[in-house]
Amino acid sequence: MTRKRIQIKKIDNISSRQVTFSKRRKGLFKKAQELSTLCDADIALIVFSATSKLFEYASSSMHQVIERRDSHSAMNRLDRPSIELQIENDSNEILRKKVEDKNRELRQMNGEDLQGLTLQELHKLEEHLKRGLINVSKVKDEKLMQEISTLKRKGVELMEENQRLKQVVPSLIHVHRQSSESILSNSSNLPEDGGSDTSLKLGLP
Amino acid sequence: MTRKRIQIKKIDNISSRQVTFSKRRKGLFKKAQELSTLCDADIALIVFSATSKLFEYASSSMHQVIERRDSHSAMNRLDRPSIELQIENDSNEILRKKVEDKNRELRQMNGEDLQGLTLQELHKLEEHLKRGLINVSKVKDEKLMQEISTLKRKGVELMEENQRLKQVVPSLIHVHRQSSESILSNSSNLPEDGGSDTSLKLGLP
DNA sequence: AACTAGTTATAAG
DNA sequence: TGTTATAAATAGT
Repeated sequence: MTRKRIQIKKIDNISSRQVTFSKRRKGLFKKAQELSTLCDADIALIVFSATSKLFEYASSSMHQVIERRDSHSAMNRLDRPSIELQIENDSNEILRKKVEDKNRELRQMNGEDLQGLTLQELHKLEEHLKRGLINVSKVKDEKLMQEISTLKRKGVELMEENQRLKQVVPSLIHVHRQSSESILSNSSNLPEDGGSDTSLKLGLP
Repeated sequence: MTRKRIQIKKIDNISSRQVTFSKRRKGLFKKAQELSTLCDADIALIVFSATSKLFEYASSSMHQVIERRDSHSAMNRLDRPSIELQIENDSNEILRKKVEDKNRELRQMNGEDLQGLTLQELHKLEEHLKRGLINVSKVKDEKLMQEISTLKRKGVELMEENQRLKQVVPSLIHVHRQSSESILSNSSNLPEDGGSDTSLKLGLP
């Protein structure tokens, strides 16, 4: 679109593809927001880069637009279901409502969609989240400690194996010295290690 | 953007708003598809006109992009509600499974049923709960403060009314003293109060 | 990241 | 809807 007209096909050069992605993405989001403002449109825009990074814009809320789209396309499907299917649909209806209820519950646990709740309900929700958080943290910490033990144990095992290998290798070097002197040089592969005090250091003490 | 620069604010004139909507929508969709092609991006664009007409574009499939976004947004591994998809998938079987999934998610947010999760998943869940808790606490506190203000205001109003009544009552007592002396005894219902310094005391200042 | 030449989008009619 | 003068986005540097 400048200096030269370009073909609309995948840009081969990776770095210029990234530059173009940045520039055009910015332009696209700007245009989306302008359209929304100028024409009172409700817009959602989701962009994943080739590297799977997510960028998104929604004039109201992403959730709302997607829901609205869902119900919109749901409308178009309401062409005369046969009576037999009606029954199945009804039960679908109930299930769908169930799913929707649970989604609402999940959103509320996420701190969204809280306007309708009373003070008491909010308090209960808060307590509920605290309990959940405590429980999850507990299990996570247990798992973390377990993981650390496992890693330490593996570390020890590896070190022991190292020791054994170090005892074996010198004789191999001796055997092969004439034919392949450089392959197993002590300085590159086997640092001098007294083997006494090395221990695996991990993130948590 | 031509003939004259325009302000980005809602266009008042309905018909020119419609014209602009058509043109810019077309432009927006073109840009979206170009970005997708040039940079190998995965894009979904949903537009509702002010008149609730739906326009949409997806480089792959709408379903796929939305799902991908859902799983991308931290921890919300399970679908944001998608009524349309539920209809697409249709069978009760799938809906039932969805309900079961969401139940599991709710249980996990409650700190139950965590054995199957990896350390990383536990960590994400923990962060998710923290965010939710913070959000909920914030909304609850706002509501709490609002409630307190309301109560304080009402308290003041009641006290003012009290003052007014106290001024009126003595004369009534005088009028009725002969017939019903005990009903309005000052000691039981109207403590001697200079009316100067009483104020409603509440938990928070 | 900033610039600029030349392209594209679009406001007004 | 189609046209056109101008604003805005952008490819290449």
